[in-house]
Amino acid sequence: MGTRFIDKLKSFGVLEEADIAALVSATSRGRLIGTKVDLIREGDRPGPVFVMLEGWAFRYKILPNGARQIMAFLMPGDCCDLHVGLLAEMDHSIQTITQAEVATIEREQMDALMDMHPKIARAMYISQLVDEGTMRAWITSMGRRTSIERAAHLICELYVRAHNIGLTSSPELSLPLSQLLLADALGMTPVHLNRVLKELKLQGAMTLQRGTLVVINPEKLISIAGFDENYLHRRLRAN
Amino acid sequence: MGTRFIDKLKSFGVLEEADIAALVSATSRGRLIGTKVDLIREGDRPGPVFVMLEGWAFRYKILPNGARQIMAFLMPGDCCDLHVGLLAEMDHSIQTITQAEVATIEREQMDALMDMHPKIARAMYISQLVDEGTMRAWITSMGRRTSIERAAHLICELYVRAHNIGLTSSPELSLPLSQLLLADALGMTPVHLNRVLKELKLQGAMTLQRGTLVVINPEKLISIAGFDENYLHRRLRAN
DNA sequence: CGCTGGATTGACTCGGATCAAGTCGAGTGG
DNA sequence: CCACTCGACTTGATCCGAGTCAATCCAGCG
Repeated sequence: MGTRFIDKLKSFGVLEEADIAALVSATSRGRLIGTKVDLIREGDRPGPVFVMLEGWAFRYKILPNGARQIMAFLMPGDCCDLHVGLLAEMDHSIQTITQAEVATIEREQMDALMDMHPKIARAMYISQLVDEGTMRAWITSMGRRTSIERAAHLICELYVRAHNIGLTSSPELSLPLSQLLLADALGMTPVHLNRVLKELKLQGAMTLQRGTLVVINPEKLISIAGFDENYLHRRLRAN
Repeated sequence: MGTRFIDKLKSFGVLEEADIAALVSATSRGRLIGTKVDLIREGDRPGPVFVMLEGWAFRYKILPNGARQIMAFLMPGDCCDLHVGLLAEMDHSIQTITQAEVATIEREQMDALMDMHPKIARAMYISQLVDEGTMRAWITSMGRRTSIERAAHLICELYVRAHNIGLTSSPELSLPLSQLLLADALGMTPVHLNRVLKELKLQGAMTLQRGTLVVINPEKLISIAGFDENYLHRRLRAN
């Protein structure tokens, strides 16, 4: 049952009974959505906030020449921009990767939730800051890392995020991402990504086969990537 | 006098007298800061929110290998993340490019401002959404545009943003960005950026010399870039 | 006047794209 | 149970965009 969103928020700050009850009631009824369906498309008028209860999705844009760039992966517990409802139109699209269960929270409901539950608001703001930090990390990767470093970095990120929400506690992780998706996220061709993955396996860092990732040598993977998880902001602020 | 921040917020929604008065008092005393000084560094504990009243700055990260990646340019009127104060440490640094005048708003003051002035809060949220959209556009550029397209796209963005805040109303714009800075923002080497700028001039799209940009043929520049300004969200939502 | 930091140019190299064949595995239907 | 198909993954050969290295060039300025 989709309690991942609440668990994630709890990891950003203590929530009271009442907060949790409010969250439960706001996210209890999730819609079931199929594979590869757009939750919302670039140009659409934004509606409610989406919360991924189960399943994976990604944010993307299509360029005039048809190329696709993925800007973020959403996993269970992730939610989309808090205040999108203020915008006249979406500047990107969001599509499911797997079957998914997604809750929607209307703007008024969201506002009420945050007004009446400052601890929820706080946790949501931190979550948003993490998403922003993640985008900055992606820009850095795309601009200044080689393809193998970039791939290793993304794998590190996905593994750590998945680990943080309890998707895995072993070196193994079920990653429902095709090489095409990964390539479109990393700004390279599927052909080249394939070779990069081969190289990562050859170096004994990790393997990715038929949807399951195995981190064989974490230190190696981290050092190839130059990965520093500071941008995921797990350390909490004291005051 | 630094009214650019307020002007920018006004462009995101009507503000009342009282809102404006509150903003004026919050941002009236700006500190003067020299060239190339870090406002805050990666790893620092975040303090108040920075508001650029005058001058330019940029967000950046330094990789283990010493490479620098710039993730955003801040121009007059821009402000840094609303809720950074919630984080334990910064995941990137911010440095001035020119002499700058920057106001600082303490967290409590910020919270009070947003609580008591919903219209300010709303405008700030939209502003934040624009910043996020901009990061997504940068990721897209880095991943899927060639170097000349990417450079043209950045120039389009900077010109439009500057135009929006009234920094220029002619094809000319004073851009205090060295080729090194641009290269570090675009994820390429200064040498290659130089050649790209030469090519853009050759094609009659624009010139950039000694700190002044001249957009010679806007249509051409836009078409090279595949630029769509939707992500800057100037169209306001009706309700 | 000579220094200095950015900008410019040339020659060469190399990482990743492109193009073109395969191969593999999970269904599907005969 | 096996042939057929379809999508995803692999591999090889070749090409080109961008990086690297190394000289200048030039404007501003102490």
